[in-house]
Amino acid sequence: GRSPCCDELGLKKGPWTPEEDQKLVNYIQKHGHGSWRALPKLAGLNRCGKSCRLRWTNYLRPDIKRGKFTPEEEQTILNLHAILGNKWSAIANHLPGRTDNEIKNFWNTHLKKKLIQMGFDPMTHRPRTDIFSSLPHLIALANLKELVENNSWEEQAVRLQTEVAKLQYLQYLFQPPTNYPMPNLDMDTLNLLNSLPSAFSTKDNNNNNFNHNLNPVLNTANLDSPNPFDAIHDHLPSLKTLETPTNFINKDNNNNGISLVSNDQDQVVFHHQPCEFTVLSKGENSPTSPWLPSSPSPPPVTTAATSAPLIDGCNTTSATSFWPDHLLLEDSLFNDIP
DNA sequence: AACTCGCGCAACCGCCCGTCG
DNA sequence: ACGACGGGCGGTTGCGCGAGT
Repeated sequence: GRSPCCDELGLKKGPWTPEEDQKLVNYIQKHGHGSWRALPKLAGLNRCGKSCRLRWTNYLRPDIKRGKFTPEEEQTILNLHAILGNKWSAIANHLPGRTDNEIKNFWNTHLKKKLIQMGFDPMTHRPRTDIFSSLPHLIALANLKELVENNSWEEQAVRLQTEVAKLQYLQYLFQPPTNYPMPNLDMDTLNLLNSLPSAFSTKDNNNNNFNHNLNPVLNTANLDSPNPFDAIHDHLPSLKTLETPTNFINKDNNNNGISLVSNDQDQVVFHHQPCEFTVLSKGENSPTSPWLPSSPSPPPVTTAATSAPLIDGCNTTSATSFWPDHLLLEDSLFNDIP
């Protein structure tokens, strides 16, 4: 490869002095940066062009926002990272005043650790399989004596459910997306969603409404397929690409429900209120453009409330395979979680 | 007060890609 | 078609600082 430009003889490296900063700012304000390679000589700087460019774009640019990341910015980064991965410049496009370098540093020093501590794989944003897959086994070991004495597999199942719920609760604590526009649906999509037979249902808190924080989200009890997204697939041709289902669960903006965010190459579906979806599509002009709702806002979609098992289909052997897509939760599960 | 250690962040490194002659 | 160049990007480094001992 080409040798770095800063290896050229006599060019300064390392931290910038206030005097150098001033020279660079003065020059760019007067003349613009033009050719970065030519700039250092013209500005009277003993630096390579690349160093000047980085200093300007990451630090001296007047529109740079300084200070701590707000919770909203943090959430935006998390959600965009779930979709875009380490595309820092693409993520920075959605955070005015923040540089890709700053976001990258924030991710590496804060957010990545946060995810790891919560048991998530920072790259996939999914629970780490190494821990999660061993959970039933660990619980079984811990309770072996008791289980042998009481022959209580039901008890073990309940304990497992609680552990799963705790993990889900951690995920729930993991703050919601705030910068996505939602919800908007076209009537065709609505009609198709309405035609789904019991694919999505909920217990309601006040008999009629679907606005309880931790309502059950997906009820797969009446589905042949264990995967609710398969049901969508069958009934909603436009969402065929969602065979790889949910990779994220969030509270929604108003703490009204849980969002299932499904990642796809050109579509993202938010399932926030039960049976209420936002289908977001990439703009046609730019692969890094914001995700936009595909249509005007519809009335909310509701289905009849159903009661469901605490964790539908959960047992000690299938627990690892259905996380998190089929998880059903009841508030009572969280009563003893501090 | 002196020292160690860990963290955060600015800066650098090197690869990649588009453009141009 | 090809190579040099300029700029962009993601990954990594290392310095400075503050907390802890």
